Amino acid sequence: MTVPPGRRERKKAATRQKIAGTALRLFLERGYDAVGIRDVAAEADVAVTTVFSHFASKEALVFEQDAGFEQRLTQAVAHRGPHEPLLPALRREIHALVRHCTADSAAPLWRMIGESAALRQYEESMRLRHAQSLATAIAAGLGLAQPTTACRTIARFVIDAYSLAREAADPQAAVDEIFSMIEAAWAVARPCTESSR
Amino acid sequence: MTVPPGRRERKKAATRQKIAGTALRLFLERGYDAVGIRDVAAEADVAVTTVFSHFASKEALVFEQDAGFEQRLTQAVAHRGPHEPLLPALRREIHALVRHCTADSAAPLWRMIGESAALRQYEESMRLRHAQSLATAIAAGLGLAQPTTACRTIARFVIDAYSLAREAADPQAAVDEIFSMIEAAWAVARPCTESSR
DNA sequence: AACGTAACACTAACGGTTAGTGTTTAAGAA
DNA sequence: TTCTTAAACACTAACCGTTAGTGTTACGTT
Repeated sequence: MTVPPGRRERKKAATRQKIAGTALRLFLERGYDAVGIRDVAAEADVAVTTVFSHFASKEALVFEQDAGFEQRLTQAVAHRGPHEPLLPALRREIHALVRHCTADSAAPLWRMIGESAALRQYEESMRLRHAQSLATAIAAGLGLAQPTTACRTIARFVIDAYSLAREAADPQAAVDEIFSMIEAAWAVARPCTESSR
Repeated sequence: MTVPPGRRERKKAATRQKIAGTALRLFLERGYDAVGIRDVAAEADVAVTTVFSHFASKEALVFEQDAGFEQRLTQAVAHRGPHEPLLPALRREIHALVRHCTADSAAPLWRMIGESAALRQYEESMRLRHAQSLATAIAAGLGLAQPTTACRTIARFVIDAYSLAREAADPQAAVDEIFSMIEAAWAVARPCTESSR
């Protein structure tokens, strides 16, 4: 990522990029369901098996960059200021993520995702994985080895905020509204004392 | 459902029941992924296309009876006492549902579901649909034609409670813990006045 | 220069799902 | 009763995502 380490890895990254780019272009041109894996492979001039050696599934071609989503959330928890409370940090991050995917430039992509049942379902289970990672990160921030039910619950609620805000009329306002609810829930849940430990 | 209306519909229901029963038995015997639709069809002595005319997908064979889940939740909201508050009614229903599916007799089924990625993913998106129905029911109970963001949020949280409690060490206690968090969130969300309108 | 390995290609298949095309059977009209 | 119609069911054949098996190149390393 920082320095090109070798021709081999550069070629691999180039192939991956070519496949993802071709796929996204075809999907947006003709519709996700109307484009087959064999079409993508032919257009990118690779074999079908090569597509699946770079991407675990057809849906993964669309959510290629969303590996960063999980990282941004867990790092928002782990790398926050030493005395900054948990939820404002998460609220800021969710705000940014919602703004990012409700931007005009992202509109065609998200319209396509909303129109395909397979893509919606894939995104949902992606979010669940994110919620689990976030729960672990929250627990770690509280000095816990295993996430408690309260940690898991708050993590789910935060991920819900992202999903719900995106489909609201005013996404930014919705983030604030939902987070005020999460704040109240969190205040009830935690014992309020052992936040350092 | 109340009275058998005709031979034709009885036969149809019998075929459906035979397919679902056969499928569930084979799945539990040999494992979900090890049993193909063609196996189910052969064992139930019907054609493959007949299976798909009764069930939308292979996964739907497993969640056959969970059409009642959605109904139980929305009716818990709609048919509650005239002055009974919303969340205690939902809490009671979630308690019952969690108890139902953590019973010993249901253990093999839910172990199978947990072991198959396809089934877990299917259940997740089923729950999302339930959350949408619940949001509509909650809004209707408040005299709203369209669910607000707060309604949708509470509905999601309630569904989350069901999912999270099931995987907790003490499911019944987890329901209570999560619902105390939801109560706090709901208290913040609603304007507190126009509950009749 | 030779070797080991990772990326890639090709074929063939598997399993879920659907389209197309009948065939039976029961419900309701004549 | 008989006729009509529509629904349930069967069968074939295919489509599509995905994977296993088996090479073949081309890079990094020694």
